[in-house]
Amino acid sequence: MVDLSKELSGKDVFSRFPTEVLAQLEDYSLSRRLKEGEYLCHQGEVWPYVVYLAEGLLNWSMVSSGGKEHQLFKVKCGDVFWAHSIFDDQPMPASLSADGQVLAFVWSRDTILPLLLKYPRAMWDIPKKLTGTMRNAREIIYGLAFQPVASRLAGYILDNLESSGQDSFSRDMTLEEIATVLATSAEVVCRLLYQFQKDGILKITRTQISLEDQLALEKLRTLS
Amino acid sequence: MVDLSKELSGKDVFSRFPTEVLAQLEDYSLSRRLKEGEYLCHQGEVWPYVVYLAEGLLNWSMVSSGGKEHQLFKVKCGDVFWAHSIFDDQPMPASLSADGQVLAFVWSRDTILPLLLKYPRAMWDIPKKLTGTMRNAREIIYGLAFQPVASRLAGYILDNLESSGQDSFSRDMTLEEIATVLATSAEVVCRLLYQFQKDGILKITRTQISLEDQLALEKLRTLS
DNA sequence: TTAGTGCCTTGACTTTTATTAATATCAAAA
DNA sequence: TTTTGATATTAATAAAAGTCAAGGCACTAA
Repeated sequence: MVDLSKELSGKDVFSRFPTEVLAQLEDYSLSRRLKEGEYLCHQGEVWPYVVYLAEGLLNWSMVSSGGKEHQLFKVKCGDVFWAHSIFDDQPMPASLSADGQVLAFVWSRDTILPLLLKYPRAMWDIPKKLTGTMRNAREIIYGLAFQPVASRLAGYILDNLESSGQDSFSRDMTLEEIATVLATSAEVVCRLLYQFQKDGILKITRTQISLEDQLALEKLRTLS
Repeated sequence: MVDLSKELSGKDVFSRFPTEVLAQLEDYSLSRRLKEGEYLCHQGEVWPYVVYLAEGLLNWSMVSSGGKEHQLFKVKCGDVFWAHSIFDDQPMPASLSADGQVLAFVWSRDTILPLLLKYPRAMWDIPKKLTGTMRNAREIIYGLAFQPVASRLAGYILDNLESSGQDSFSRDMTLEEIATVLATSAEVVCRLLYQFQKDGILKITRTQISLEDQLALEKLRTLS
């Protein structure tokens, strides 16, 4: 079982609450289990909750006006997510859906707001967290706007290699999914991967990617 | 002279402070006068302040890694701006510079934080405001990433016509500046303007733009 | 008036990316 | 083993936008 109050005690905002409040929050939490592809909240819905993700991953993805889906980032295991609606009662700009098996704990605004008002030091952590989110989002979306696809792909590969800790990793996403993250098409991703191979940067098979020339890849990420 | 505390009493966050606190804030404010092009803060600098803009406009613009400048939005007269650094002590992601004559009042975190801790209801407005900013920024940057230049230009023209309240407006920005906002080049802006004229959507001269077919322009803004 | 200086305009060309379509490969189910 | 469905690969083509370069226009200052 998850020791919720202990895990929360290490997170922004929650770490400012005294132990008894954390215990109380544990009692008031709603737990949600989701299967692959199920939604925690939908774009367009007013959804005033905070989430603590205890197991699995959540995809934060939006459907653009043109009807294409784009995944902006993933909420990782152990992350706290403050849904936009909790602050301004407006519709969510994107959806949260399960990537694999998910266990999430959520609290409504009615539960958390009185506590925040009582412990302003905790509340002060929220803008800090939001600012961090803004910085990340800006970085990501600016990348989409101003970096060529090749650079974005380079960044994506480097991030994956880093988190796998190895020189190679086996793709767990389809080209289509990668294309969704990079905001391009599967064909383009495919072409670029083989281009990278031709340039001696990577070795690829249908499902594996292994690094040959990290420096070149890092240059690609930033350059232009 | 500006009646600062009265103006503040109508703004998010500040409206939650009692009158005597607003008076106190007026006393503690630092006023800055800027001339065209002068900077209030620079990208990369840690700048933990809140700004109230009493006169003029501020450009929020950033220099990308490729060295190009891009203006994301303008802080308008009467707006309150919470600089990122005030929350997380990290460097500012963009610069604020004066567009025309500017009078701004600023408060440091040391001044404002104790008051926010004392009045948590005021503090609770901050995430709300930040969320609004995130929503706007997302909208703008997503536009850059996913809408063709023609759509962005259509939106830009419509916004300008709206705020001028007329069917035509005289450009006060050079093509180069418009290009900076739309993240493209002056040549492309020029070509598109004449394209719009050819399609019967606008009539243009060297410095004037007047609307001929609003519906078509609005269709262009959203379509694709 | 004349030269000078910023814009603005236009054409030619290149690069990047999207799109379409056809084919190949793999893995699981029958 | 064969079939089937999903995914990957490749090529050809088209569209969008960027870049470069040359010249034009309007205003200012001598």
